[in-house]
Amino acid sequence: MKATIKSIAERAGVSTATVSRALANKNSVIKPATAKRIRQIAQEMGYHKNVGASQLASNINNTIAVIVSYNQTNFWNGIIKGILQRAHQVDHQVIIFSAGSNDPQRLMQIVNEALEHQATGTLLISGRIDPAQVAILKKSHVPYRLVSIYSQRHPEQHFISSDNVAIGEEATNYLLKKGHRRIGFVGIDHSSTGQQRLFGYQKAMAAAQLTIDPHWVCYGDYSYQNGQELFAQLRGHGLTAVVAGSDMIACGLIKMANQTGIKVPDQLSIICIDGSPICEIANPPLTSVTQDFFRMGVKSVDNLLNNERSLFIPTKLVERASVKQLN
Amino acid sequence: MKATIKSIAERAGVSTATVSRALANKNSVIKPATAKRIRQIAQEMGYHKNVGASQLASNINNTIAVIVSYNQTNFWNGIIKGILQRAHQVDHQVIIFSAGSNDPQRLMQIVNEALEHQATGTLLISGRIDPAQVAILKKSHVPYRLVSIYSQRHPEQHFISSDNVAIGEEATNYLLKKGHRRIGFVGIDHSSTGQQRLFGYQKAMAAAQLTIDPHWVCYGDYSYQNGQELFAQLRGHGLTAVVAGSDMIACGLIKMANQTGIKVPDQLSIICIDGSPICEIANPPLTSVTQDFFRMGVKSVDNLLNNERSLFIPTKLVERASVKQLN
DNA sequence: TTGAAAGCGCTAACAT
DNA sequence: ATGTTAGCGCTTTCAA
Repeated sequence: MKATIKSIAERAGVSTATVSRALANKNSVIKPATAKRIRQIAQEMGYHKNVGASQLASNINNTIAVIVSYNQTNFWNGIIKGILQRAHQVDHQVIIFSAGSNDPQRLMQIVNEALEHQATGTLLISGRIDPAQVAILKKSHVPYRLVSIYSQRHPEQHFISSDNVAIGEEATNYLLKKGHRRIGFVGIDHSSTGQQRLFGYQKAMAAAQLTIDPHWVCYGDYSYQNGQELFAQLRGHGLTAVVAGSDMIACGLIKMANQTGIKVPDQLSIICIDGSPICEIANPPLTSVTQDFFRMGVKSVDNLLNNERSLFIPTKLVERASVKQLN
Repeated sequence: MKATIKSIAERAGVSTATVSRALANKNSVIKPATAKRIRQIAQEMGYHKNVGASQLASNINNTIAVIVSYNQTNFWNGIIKGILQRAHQVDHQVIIFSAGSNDPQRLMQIVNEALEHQATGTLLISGRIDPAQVAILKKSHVPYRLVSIYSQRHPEQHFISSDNVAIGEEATNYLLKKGHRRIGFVGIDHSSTGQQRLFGYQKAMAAAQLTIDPHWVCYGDYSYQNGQELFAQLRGHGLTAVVAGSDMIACGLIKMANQTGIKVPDQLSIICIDGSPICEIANPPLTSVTQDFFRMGVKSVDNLLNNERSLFIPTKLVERASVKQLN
């Protein structure tokens, strides 16, 4: 038999109410001696509160549900760390639900599961926005935030995201400042995130009065494998530099460049978006426009619990040896 | 007001029992028409079952609690994927609790939180074994398994792990077969995992009748940063090859080797343990003794739910360009 | 095929 | 300082 408040009460010769009070540390009310005795017994019996029952009775819930829909990159890793830290600070629990793939049906199911746990609020971390899932969250009457997702096509008030237009722009401008003119943009996908980054690139190029050859833009899926494949498509267009849609894409490009005898950064400069520790390991190390994922996690929690307004997390540029100064 | 079974019942003009049956898809009992109507209403009202209440009433729980205590490496990523897949197959939910650091106190708290959710069983994924946490799990009367942890010093019946002795042995033997004699062992820590790997190395060396110079073994913490630091300690001992305790350690070594003008694998061959996709990206790509983490995840679920006995997951060797054939 | 009612483990008035 | 009691949302007998 699993230990319950009732079994403890019997053993201790008190009422369940007293046990409840003792275990909730309501020290102002209860006699220290009994409280101690009861806690001792609970300990011995291997008791663990049934949160379900507890919530049911008190209508209080300090849990935040986090839903992760992950794909090739691990960007959410830093976000989770930020969430955990802040949640802990404000005395909330975190339950993570992981969808493990991009199957929309499965994700939908996970969203439902998360909602069933009656959390105070829900954070959805994903690469792409899915209106159907958002609709469910909206309907649930539970506060929620979309983390790392922002779309102009599906305007959504409740997001904490990086400004992907600014990211694309910043990366491109960095290369422009280094004197590059023929700049490619490689490996983004067709999601809102990808499109916004692309738009930033276009914006920066336009501002520099440069025309973009359609061949300079290659779509992909942010993965390492894909980076290798895309390398071939870049050749023969006279590019001196590229913005890689992710660190993994950049690693794929570097690998093929090494293999083909093309020197990075001398013959081809690379800057990447979403720089993780991998940028440091790459050879040469990758310059990147990085998002402060930890801060994004922290802010997500604040935002959710205090019902603050949506915001963009600023990005930061980390310079490493992968870009060459021209002229 | 959040939608409940009661509010739905009122709207539908039926009893709560009927609603419960309709939403539980007890189609054998209920009239299809009413069932459909009720589900429709629930949908409209944005209803989500309260799992807490549901479990309380039915005493049925299909949830597996997974506790992740992570540090430098991301080895648990593959494990989680395996767990998710299998759990889904056998119709169980997964809740992930993440401890985010190695703070034992915090981890203890997380273990308790997980237990409070009254899951069918608990999986603890960690790098090092902590007897206190295990004691809590033991006492909880809830089935549990230690994933990726096995210790001879703290013998524990309920584990699913790689055989770390075999891993160290296999890595070392590979280098021996390639003709190396002066082989280092770098970057493992003092946990049971590290010690077992070290023991495997010693075993293989002894079997080859080779004496190990104490300088050949360098302790560390599996991290990239640490790999860089340890490189200096390896120099001047005439090593032709090393076993790196993790992929991150190996990357750190390679980085410093590149920087120092030492050629890998010609002047120093490297094989690493725990090979992740990073091995592929490294330059040169890393040969590794890899654990099948996905399978470990799958097996953990089976093991837990069917109360099977503990087991070691076999390892596999992935050959890449980082080891040179000598003689 | 549906409803009435009891009860899961816990908390929070209210009473003592 | 402690006990009594009602009830949270749901499932499940038992009865109709």
